[in-house]
Amino acid sequence: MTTETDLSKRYDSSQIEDKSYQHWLDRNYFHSEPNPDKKPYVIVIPPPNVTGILTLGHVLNNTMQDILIRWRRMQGYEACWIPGTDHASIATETKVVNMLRHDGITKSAIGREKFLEHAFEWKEKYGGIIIEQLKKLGASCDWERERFTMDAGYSRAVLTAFVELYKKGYIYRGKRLVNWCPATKSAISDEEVIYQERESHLWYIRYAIKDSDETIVVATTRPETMLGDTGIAVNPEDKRYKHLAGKFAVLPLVGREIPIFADEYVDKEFGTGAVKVTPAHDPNDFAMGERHNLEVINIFNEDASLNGNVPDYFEGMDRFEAREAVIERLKEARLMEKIEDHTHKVGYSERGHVPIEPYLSEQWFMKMTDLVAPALDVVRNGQVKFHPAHWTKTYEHWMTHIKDWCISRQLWWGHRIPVYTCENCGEVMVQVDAPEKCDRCGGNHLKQDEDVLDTWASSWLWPFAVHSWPDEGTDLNYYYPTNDLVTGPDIIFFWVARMIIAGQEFLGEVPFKNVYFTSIIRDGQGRKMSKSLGNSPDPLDLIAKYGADTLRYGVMLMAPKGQDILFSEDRLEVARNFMNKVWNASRFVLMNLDFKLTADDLNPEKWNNLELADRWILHRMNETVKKLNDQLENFGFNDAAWTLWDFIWSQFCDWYIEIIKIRMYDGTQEQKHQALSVAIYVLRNTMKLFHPYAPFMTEEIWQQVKLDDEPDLIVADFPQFDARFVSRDVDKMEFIQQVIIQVRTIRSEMNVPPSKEINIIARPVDVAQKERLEAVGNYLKKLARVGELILDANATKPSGSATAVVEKMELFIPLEGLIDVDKEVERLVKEIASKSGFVTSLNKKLTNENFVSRAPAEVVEVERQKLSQAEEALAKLEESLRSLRAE
RNA sequence: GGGCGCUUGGCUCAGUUGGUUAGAGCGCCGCCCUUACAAGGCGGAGGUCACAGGUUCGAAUCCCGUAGCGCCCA
Repeated sequence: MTTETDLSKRYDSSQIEDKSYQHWLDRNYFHSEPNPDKKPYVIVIPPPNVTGILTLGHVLNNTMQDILIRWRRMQGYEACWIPGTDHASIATETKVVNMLRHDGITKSAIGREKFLEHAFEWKEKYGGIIIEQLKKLGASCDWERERFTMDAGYSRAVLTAFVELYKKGYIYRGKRLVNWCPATKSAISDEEVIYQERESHLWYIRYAIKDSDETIVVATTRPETMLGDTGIAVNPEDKRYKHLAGKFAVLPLVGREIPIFADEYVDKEFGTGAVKVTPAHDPNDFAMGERHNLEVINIFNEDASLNGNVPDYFEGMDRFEAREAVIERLKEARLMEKIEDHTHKVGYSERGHVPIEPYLSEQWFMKMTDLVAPALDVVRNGQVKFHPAHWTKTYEHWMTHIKDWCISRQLWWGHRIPVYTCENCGEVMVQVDAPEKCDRCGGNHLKQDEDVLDTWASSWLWPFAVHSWPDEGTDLNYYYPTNDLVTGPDIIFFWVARMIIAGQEFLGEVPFKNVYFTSIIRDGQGRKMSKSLGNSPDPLDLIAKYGADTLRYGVMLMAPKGQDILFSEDRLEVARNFMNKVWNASRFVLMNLDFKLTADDLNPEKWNNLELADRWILHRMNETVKKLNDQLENFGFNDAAWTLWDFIWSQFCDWYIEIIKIRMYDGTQEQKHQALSVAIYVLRNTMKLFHPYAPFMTEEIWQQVKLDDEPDLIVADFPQFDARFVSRDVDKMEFIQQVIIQVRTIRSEMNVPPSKEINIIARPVDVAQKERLEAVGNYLKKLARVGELILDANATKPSGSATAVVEKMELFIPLEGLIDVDKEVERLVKEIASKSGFVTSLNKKLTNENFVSRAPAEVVEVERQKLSQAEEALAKLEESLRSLRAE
């Protein structure tokens, strides 16, 4: 008899998800408070840009974090996942500038304060959409702890860090060549430069030598910068040019006399072996300029148009326009020797999307060499572990080649640098709160530095600035250091390394113990996802179509460790099918549940009617519990996803549920009750195990299988390995499974229709085997559609039978009239061929003196057993074949 | 130029410290609408583990080299 259930035939996520999420919120399950009786488990979210919207990358990353946090929460930790957003200076400022442009407003027209008003207004209105989207995904963040990197408290932490480092002498101001983004008119850090291969040219330009008829040809990828040349360099070993060192060349189009000198840096093989030197616009040239005291002539304005330091003709031109003009003029003057095709890497501004310009300007820098040392140690000695571990090398390489960090940005949206200069006496004051008057002269004309800090100079404090730091506090003490960080390897330098540095510097403690680096998510053909390709599906559409659980589990199924993920909707359907399978398995159990579940039903101590399949499934479940916990400990999200798949689908559904149908339909009330108790027990644990991956569906099912006084699944106990369930009977179950599979194979290959029952004659080799099969003969009957099962050690093979051998036991399937003898012969021949191949390989091994004497005894013994069994099976199959041919 | 990673059936990937005539999912072929699920069930075919050496009783697994692909840094 089936009973009423609330479960529909197909799993429909739309009915469930928002309801469950709201329920969890209402019960405040996501919120954490320091609890001295519990161990904290803490994750800080990599704060997405406040301007951002959810991408599949976020889905990947945040699903992993949610899996960890839900798993640990169920394990009894005081789990706290701290969410928030990042103000993202350049990205946000660009958006706001564009928005204002639509209204005909420019930054400069309204000034700093007004602009910031607009920016905050924009942030309040549109910022943080991604936070709402994360809720759709099921993220169980502690939303009460949501932080924004420009919150008052957070800002205070950022400025405090600046002041501390300044006072220790780590921060200085300097006029240096920086990576300049002409689009945003700001400096950017080395890490924000993206190198891209471009097909361009190598231009060969002829320069005259002063007081001589000789000329020298230089090769360059940037002809327009010749207007700022202040020297020509050759390699000291280069015989072609040795005599020219010390002479002067005359700069074409400009007329400036510039020295020719020798420097090791020059590559004799590249171009002509002579290079033009433009110290103001190339880092290598800048270095050479310092070595040889060259003049530094900046020829660009902030927007990379040409300034007054070039001949009038070029002034005001854009740099690309200037390139064409310079080439044109050089050609006219017959000084363009030749033009070759040349492919090279060009640095682009990550945000401005234009080629960066090495540009001389006054900026704030952070000295890194000393700060890095402790941060390098903690990774080397394992206080911070990277997963996969190979990222450690990338980290070490960067940390040991680190350069000073340019932390100032010529922007308004961000943390304004807390440096104040007295306009009377020039005194410089660096402090968190704006000084009212000059410390030295008492004057009140103070001017704050115009620049803001690089965004990463705020987010590097994230793991502790989300709390009260720099003040002490219960939260800070309890929740710091965090446990695990899940992030992309693309920000290992930007963020991960710097957080470790900051943790060491400001708290003397690591910010997290483990860092799991996710993979890059690509489309089904392995292409990077991009807006222009249109190959990046909107996760919210996917959630609407498949449900958040499917998306979460699907992405985990396709996320191999350390390799790129190829995402496609086809592959999501695989997960969707699995969800449906789980749903229907639960439905089956619930449909048959015709009694009110009690605690006794779920108490293994009270079970006294277990049969083989029950012991087997409990054993398998127990193994799964152990395996899954181990895999999650090691960040094996993909492995664990497949572990769940294998247990639920291949063990529980394919075997256990099929077997208990015997008791459901033909058993006594007591047998049925027992089978259902075990089934529910396993189902309940399965829901627990699967909950971190598929929180919504599992909670929904849980509500129907939990006892009245039990908590919701999200806070239920996560299963642990239970020694009571270890069973030595597992091999007995495997034996019957083998028999069933053999019979099914024969049925299928002999074209016996699934509806037709067949009879089986088995010849057990001993009493134990006979009893084993006898005990579960009904499994065979049910799962292989067997009518009569005859167990007789002395049975003879009826004519017209198909044969199989399982663990030396012969099985005869009389198919008189049905059997196609030729087909069975063919089948046996194939079976014999493969079996004898196996025997041969085992023989080869065991007749090898070296193997027998050198391999461990137990390995040899296992091989011997395999051989004896295989040989016997082979003999029986051969005998069958002979008799079949004789018929 | 330096560093890191990858190469296993048509496709996407597993394969822990070397010990199975190499596993999974998708796809493919055959049979089946069997009262949880056709988004399903049962069965099957399909791989000399990129190539060439070496270590070993034994290599997809360890070492050296080659080729191809990808990423990062200069």
